[in-house]
Amino acid sequence: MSGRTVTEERTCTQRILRMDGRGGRVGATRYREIAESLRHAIRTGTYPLGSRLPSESDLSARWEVSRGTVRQAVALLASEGLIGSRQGARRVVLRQERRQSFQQLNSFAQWAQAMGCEVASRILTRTVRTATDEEAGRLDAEPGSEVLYVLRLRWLDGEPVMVERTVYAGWVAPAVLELPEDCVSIMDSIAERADIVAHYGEHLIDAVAAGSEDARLLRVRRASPLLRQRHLTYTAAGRAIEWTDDRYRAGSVVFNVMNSAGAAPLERRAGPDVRG
Amino acid sequence: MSGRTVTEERTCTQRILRMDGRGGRVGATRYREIAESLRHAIRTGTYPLGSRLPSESDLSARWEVSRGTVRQAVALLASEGLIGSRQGARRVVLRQERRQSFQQLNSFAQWAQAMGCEVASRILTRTVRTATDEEAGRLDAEPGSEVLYVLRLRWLDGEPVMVERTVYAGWVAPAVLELPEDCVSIMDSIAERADIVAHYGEHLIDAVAAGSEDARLLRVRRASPLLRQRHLTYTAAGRAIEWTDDRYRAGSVVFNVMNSAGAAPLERRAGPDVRG
DNA sequence: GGTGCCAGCTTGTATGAACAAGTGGCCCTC
DNA sequence: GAGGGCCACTTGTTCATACAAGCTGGCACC
Repeated sequence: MSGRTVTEERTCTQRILRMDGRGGRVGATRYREIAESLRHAIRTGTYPLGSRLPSESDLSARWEVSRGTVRQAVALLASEGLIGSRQGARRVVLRQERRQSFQQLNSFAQWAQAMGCEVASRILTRTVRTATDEEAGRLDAEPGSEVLYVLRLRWLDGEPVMVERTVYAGWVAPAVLELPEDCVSIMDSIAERADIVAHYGEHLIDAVAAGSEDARLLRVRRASPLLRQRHLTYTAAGRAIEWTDDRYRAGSVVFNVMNSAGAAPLERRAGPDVRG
Repeated sequence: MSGRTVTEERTCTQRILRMDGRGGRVGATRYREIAESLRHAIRTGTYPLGSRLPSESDLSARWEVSRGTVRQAVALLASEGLIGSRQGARRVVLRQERRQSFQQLNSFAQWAQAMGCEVASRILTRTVRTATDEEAGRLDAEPGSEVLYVLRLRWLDGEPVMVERTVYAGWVAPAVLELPEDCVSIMDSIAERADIVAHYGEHLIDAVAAGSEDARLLRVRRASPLLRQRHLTYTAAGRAIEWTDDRYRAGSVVFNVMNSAGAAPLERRAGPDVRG
């Protein structure tokens, strides 16, 4: 709750955004209401897997909205991978479960809590240093500018499952430095305290062999397989917040992507071993 | 071919559509044209990274289309992760490169060729057998029905980089069985010959240790890390085509996903070691 | 000179209309 | 009975309009 009048509206929006991450509702518009209702109907089996949704005209009559609004609602569900559509044929139910929100994907803690797991975190190292060239490039910062490096270990139900090595941009560092060592969700905390909210993310996923530090922390053998997720997080204005290297113990986490001929969010890239 | 004067202009648009359809590209509609033009402008630096796109009214004036059509175009770019948007502020360029198409993601061969790599494939095993319970579940088939199991090895620039174990649904098997051992792209071939076209996909990505067969084929040590991509492919009608387990040698391939608070296509799931 | 506020710009939501194009089932024919 | 053609239904594309909501920069006031 900021005291400044200017940013009051903004603060309000951010509050709603944060609520969304927690599992609450975002601003209720007509098409979102319809989407939520359809989501519920799909999840509870009113429209079973593989069945066909009512036509757009049916839905627009039932909800007393225009066809355009119905189309926005179903487009939302399609983007979530719940339904598929092709011209001429009624829409088909492809999945029943709702996909995780952006916030849940960006926040390990939120994801774990939503699953009902007991989650713990500990910051092992926290140092301010000059950025390497790669880090500066990723964070879109001046070469040689200062960044905050954080090494963190994460547990699920008492088991160490993930090592996190994050480089925070200089302008974020003060907010992160004042957090306690066992802070469960850094992203949540800096959103609340400093109004630094993640809005976009880019993820690079591959497999690596555990280094000696990884092995010691995760209690696995050296060179055993780890799933690596490097990600870059941006604010709504497109400013880079952090560049992270997360390594999961094999078997603990699976990433899931759904795509279609219409929308292909996943991309395969050549690694260092293959020259493009 | 309508003779009505009223619809003349629109008919013209549609004619363009059909011509482009024959040309190999998917339907060129007005909003797709605009999107492609913007994509090009972004890629070539007319709108540099971080810069702001012209407003919707600018674009609609420039292209002589309604604002709704412009919105469809920019929505397409946003879904590709190229641009971000927030209410009240102009759209921002987030990336310059174009994302791979769905076809390229589903077809290893298409992807490799687009990268300019020399790609080779060899089918090592091809057997018809009854589906396991898991396979039947994934393919949405009767338990105990027949499926086609294919083991394939893939090379990039002469190096073995991927082992592929695919289970094709019974109705697809005949089309796959008649293909040669060194067929480069099975999906392309069955699309052409039997009109079996992939339209949706679901991907599960994690890391595993190389088994002895994996190790022998990929020429790596046993238990060395591999990036595993399991995916399920569907037709436009939602019928399952195949269920695949691809294992890439570490370092050869990286998966990339971009998401935002608006669209979160990527999802993290608990693996077998964590109970949800 | 700095802070606060507002006006104008820009994106988001919603309506209603029209035509194009693909799907699927019915019916008729051979 | 099999095949083809026709037609009603459904989704895709496009237009024009209106108002709501959020952002930005400049102006006025202190």
